[in-house]
This record gives sequence, C-alpha cells and structure tokens, in this order.
Amino acid sequence: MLPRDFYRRDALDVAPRLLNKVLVHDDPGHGRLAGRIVEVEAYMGEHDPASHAYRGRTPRNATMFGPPGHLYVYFTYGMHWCANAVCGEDGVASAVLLRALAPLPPLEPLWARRPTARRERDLCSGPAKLCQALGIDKEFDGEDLVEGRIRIVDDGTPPPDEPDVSPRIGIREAVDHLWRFSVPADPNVSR
DNA sequence: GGTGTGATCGTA
DNA sequence: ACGATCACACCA
Repeated sequence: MLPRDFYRRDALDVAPRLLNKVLVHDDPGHGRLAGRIVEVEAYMGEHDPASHAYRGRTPRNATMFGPPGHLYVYFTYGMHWCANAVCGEDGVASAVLLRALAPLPPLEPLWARRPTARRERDLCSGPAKLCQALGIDKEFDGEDLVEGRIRIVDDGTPPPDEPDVSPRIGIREAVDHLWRFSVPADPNVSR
C-alpha cells in the first residue's frame, strides 16, 4: 500500500512516481478489478489554468482541496467519469489524472464492464475507460486510497527510469506544459 | 495509421 | 455554452 506521505508532494512530483503502481478496486461479490498505471497527467490546482481548481473551490472540485491520498472523481461530457489521485497538503488543490492502465487478472470482470471493447488494449486505455472498467463513479469521489475500497499498491515494480513525457491531452489552456507521463512502448497508453 | 462528428448532461 | 471523452464512420 502506498502511504499517505507518498501523495503529500505536488502533483508534478507524484505523477511520474505513480507509473507502474497498481490501482485495485476490491468489489465485494464482484471480485477484484485491477490495472497497472501506465499513463498519468499532473494538474497543479489554483495556479494551473487547465485545472478544475483554477477558479477556486466549488462543490464539484472540493475533494481536490482536501487531504492527500484520496480519489477525486468527476463527471464530464454528459456521460463519463474520470479519476484523480489528490496530492499536496490539506487545503492545496493538486491532483494526478489517471489516464490509462494495463489490465491485470482476472480480466473477465473488466471485459464485462467494457462491453464495447474488442481488444485487450481497449479495456483501460483512457481516463473514462479505466473508470468504467473498474466500476469507478461518483460514489467513489473522496474515497481514501490508503484505507478505502479503492487503493493504489506498490507491487515492487519500479517506475520507468525515463518515462515518456508529452503535453496534456484534451485541454485548451496551458497546452505547452509537458505534464503527461507514460510508460514507454506500453500498448495501453491512450492514442 | 489518421481525422471528423455525434452523444449527453452537470457545472459555472 | 462547454467540457481533463468515447465510439464509430470513413479515408489511407
């Protein structure tokens, strides 16, 4: 289990360290839903024009302003959920968007939650896809990643020494920052 | 492989 | 009015 102190630095520090960690949802009665984190983006809160926190605290983004090591889940495009790991000290909005996972066994429950997926690399290769695959929705906004139903685990696989670094995807503001990190050559990284 | 478009609704 | 997206159609 990653300790809470892991998340206490800002999102730009934490983001590359989250690569190759394992996101697990132990869903009672539905088994274990899990994937290895292979793509993330850093959002730097009130100083970042691309962050939901840029214009201050609202009911929607309140979790981001709370203590580190919790899950910030938001709804977008009228139909999709996306999930972040909240970073920084309590009161500071800083978060890492989880953008892609490499699916981990058992794969059957992941396929069941992603009926449109045709190939294994379609299961979790996007921020909304991975939430659908792991059953993450608004019920999990604020969930404790250290002791809650959804956790991030270190299974001993280190982050890549030299992650791929690129601009963030799907934003209009602050597009010049290279705050997207991914595992080189992993087929599950979003296109 | 790439590009373009419709879906769908909470939020500010 | 727009969004930290996805799936599908179409072209190559």
